[in-house]
Amino acid sequence: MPPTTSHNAPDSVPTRRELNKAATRQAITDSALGLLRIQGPGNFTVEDIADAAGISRRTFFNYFASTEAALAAVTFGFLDTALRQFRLRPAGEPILESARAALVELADPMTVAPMAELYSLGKTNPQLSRSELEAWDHCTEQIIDAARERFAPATDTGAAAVVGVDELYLRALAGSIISCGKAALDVWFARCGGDLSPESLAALRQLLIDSMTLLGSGFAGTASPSTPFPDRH
Amino acid sequence: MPPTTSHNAPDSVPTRRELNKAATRQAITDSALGLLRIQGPGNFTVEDIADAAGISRRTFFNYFASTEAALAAVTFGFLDTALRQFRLRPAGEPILESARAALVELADPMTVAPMAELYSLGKTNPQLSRSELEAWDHCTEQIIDAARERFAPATDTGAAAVVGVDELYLRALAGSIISCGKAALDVWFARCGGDLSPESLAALRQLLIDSMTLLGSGFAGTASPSTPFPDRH
DNA sequence: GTGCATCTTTGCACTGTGAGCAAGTTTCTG
DNA sequence: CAGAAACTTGCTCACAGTGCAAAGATGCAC
Repeated sequence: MPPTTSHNAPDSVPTRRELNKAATRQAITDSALGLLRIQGPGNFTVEDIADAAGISRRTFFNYFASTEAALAAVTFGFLDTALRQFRLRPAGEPILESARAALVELADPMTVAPMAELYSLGKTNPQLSRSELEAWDHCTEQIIDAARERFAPATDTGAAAVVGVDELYLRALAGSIISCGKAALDVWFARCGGDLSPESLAALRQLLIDSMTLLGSGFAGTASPSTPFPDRH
Repeated sequence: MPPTTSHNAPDSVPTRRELNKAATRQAITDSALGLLRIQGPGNFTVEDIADAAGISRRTFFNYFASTEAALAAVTFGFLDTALRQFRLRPAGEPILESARAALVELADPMTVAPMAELYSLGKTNPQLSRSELEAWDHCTEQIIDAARERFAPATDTGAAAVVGVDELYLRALAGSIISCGKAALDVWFARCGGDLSPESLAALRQLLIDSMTLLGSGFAGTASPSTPFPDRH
């Protein structure tokens, strides 16, 4: 195998083909998002996207299986960023702490903006929501993998890794982390409606931290003991 | 409101029309599941289902929007059972305890069998998985509602209920509960492959309990401190 | 039971999706 | 430059999903 690549090589030799593909891919998602903005969800076809992106309908399907898949790529990007952050954390750190740190990193405008837009636009469209769910689920699986690697670091055989550490622990924890992250986003959207001002993002960050704290405390103390939610400003 | 009914009245006067509709609906899901068994996922069309159910293609779409939706009805039924159990729990009880109790109730053959079958058959098919995800998400929303009612019991205005108790707490908790339940199911399938024997179901019950315990403890103590998973002799 | 209102099924037509295939075009490699 | 490999595109086809209007079933009142 080529030395520098893990699964694709955008680093060392961004060959022409790869650049073209990346550009096309980008053009597609951009066009899709643009149409979503202008026409609203469900009011445009694959052909419209293809035209806007300057490619044929058939080529669109070489990249994505559906309009929703094209749009979900945005969410995937968002969650991949989160995962990258997570994997960067020191291995000794408690998982919840790593998750907290990774999530907080996300609350910056560049990362959150496309996600936020898609989220609010997709609120009304069931097709879109389904793709979003899929993206989150995919992310959960990857967190499970990442967490599993922490506990079974250098297992060459891989046999032990399959059910080595308590699989229930891994899956339950990873799922809960994602759920709490999603909960924080939901509440944020409900309160701030995708506003990207610094104060709003600070609120998001706080919500993410709070949700991880709740998880870490086992949801002790019933809801809203005294502070319904922290007063910001 | 009528005394015996919650949202539709199948109890008191099961009129002919309702019976017919219910029968048709059942025939559709049965046929769909049958075809899924025989032909495998993705290898049959809506027309096939309609033929098997003795109705027209058009009528199928009067009941379900897609093959997946018809199959997801099974999962919906499963999760509705869970929700019903949850709502039956005393209001004073801690939510996690209610969830644990409700989930354990599910681990009986009649309830779990169709779900288990669909789960294993759907493992390979992305379309199906998406519908399943949707069903779980729907269930999460309903748990949130149910939990919210507990904390804001007799609010006539309903205004406070919208963001009354800490919405983050509710959503994070409900999402985590569902995630943990799903994790338990995942592990169970991985270990027992949908086996419905009493021992297997006992294992499922234990996994559900364990996952709720993990959640309640805030996932304290890293994975598999000494007991990878409790030995059930 | 007759008649009427209402709900349900069905056939038909039409747009859009998604994939296979084979011929073109671009990029890579020696 | 020549051949291989990858990518694009147009064509075609089966199938999904929906609107519409006619036909059938059911419920209700008289």
